[in-house]
Amino acid sequence: MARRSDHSRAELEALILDEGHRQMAETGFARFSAREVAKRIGYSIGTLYNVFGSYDRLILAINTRTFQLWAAHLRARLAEDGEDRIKALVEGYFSFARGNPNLWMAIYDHRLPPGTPMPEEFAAQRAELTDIVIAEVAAALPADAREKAAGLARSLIATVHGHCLFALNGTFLLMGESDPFGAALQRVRDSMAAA
Amino acid sequence: MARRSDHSRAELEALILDEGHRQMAETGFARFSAREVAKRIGYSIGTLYNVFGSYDRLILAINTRTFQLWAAHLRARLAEDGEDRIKALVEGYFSFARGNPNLWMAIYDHRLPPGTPMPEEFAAQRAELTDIVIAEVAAALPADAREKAAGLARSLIATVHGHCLFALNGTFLLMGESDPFGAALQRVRDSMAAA
DNA sequence: GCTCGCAATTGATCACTGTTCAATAAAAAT
DNA sequence: ATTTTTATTGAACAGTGATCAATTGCGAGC
Repeated sequence: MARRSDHSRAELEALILDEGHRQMAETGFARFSAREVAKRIGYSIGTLYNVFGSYDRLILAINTRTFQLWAAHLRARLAEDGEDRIKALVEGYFSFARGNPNLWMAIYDHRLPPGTPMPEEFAAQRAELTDIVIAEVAAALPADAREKAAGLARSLIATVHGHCLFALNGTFLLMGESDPFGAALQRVRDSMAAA
Repeated sequence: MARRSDHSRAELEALILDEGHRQMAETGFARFSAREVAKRIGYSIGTLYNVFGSYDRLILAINTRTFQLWAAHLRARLAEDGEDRIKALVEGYFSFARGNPNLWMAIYDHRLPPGTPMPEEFAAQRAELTDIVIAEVAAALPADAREKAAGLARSLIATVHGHCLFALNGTFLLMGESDPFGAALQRVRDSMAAA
């Protein structure tokens, strides 16, 4: 199929990641197939396993890429709208998930085998996104409440996440909720005001 | 394997559901196997498909049972503690999920094929749980804010859900959050006070 | 009591999945 | 030109959900 010198190791890894990410975006986690990825880039399954070691590591790599795109999306939203930065964050959370539902859900659909710790690379990626929010929450809080920022930010992420998830998975539709974003933003405002 | 008269149709359905529910609790959605359920109750896969029609319908039936147990759990919590009913609700949400992580996550791990509407039976079950919360939120709100109860309740469910999910899937651990329940309850208090 | 028809039950079969690893092909080193 | 090292392969394995012709067993009618 593929010549040995067609791609270096790094190029091959990028090739698989590109196609895997594309396929995750198209089909979603439940229908994702490592075999199909291999087929589409013209390599065998064996090569894919040589490069990534296991299915879990491939998914982890794909989700890490999604996290990077998500963080960039949030930063772009923050940069383009200097006015209400908290609103920009909530809006960025929603718009990325809505624009990339399969990729976004794959982050939470995939779970490592029990006992397996999250590799450092991925953990760092998550921390980065959390830190963006912590910094903004701290800046928006009155000076005497700054020490609460980290804990509050984590809690607000969970709050927005719950709304975003219900918006994408159909729960809010079933409940008759028509403005998930508005509701999430209002909850965030409630708690920022209380702090 | 199994004699025809061993079980009536209704008994057989209950038998499959019992074993399926048990297995979902033990192994979780990702490792759940319809074949294994059939094997354990001494029937063939074919029979299981004759009774439930498809994998999706079996999972739906299992998840519906989980929803019933969950609603009962919430009602029990409300009944045993008359003091702070909102806290009892949040506590009931968390303790059911923590006590039955695989069953609880299966509700959200399973997604119907795109375009397939949720069968009425399951939709009604969800609505029941939502209605419990709406009633309690309405009762805890000042009389002049009652009309906001339904929308606020939906939003608070999403809020608590986000915290509960992050507690179970390890996100909060990664973030360094040690008291997800306390954080969820605080967010609910913030928004109840603001309403 | 026997037979026959109908409905419940079966499990081989299909097309797929992730995973492994001896065999092979190709490049590098000698 | 030959050997060594390395990348690549794909058949094989154990599993999955799904299907459906063939079988089995029950009960009604004779």
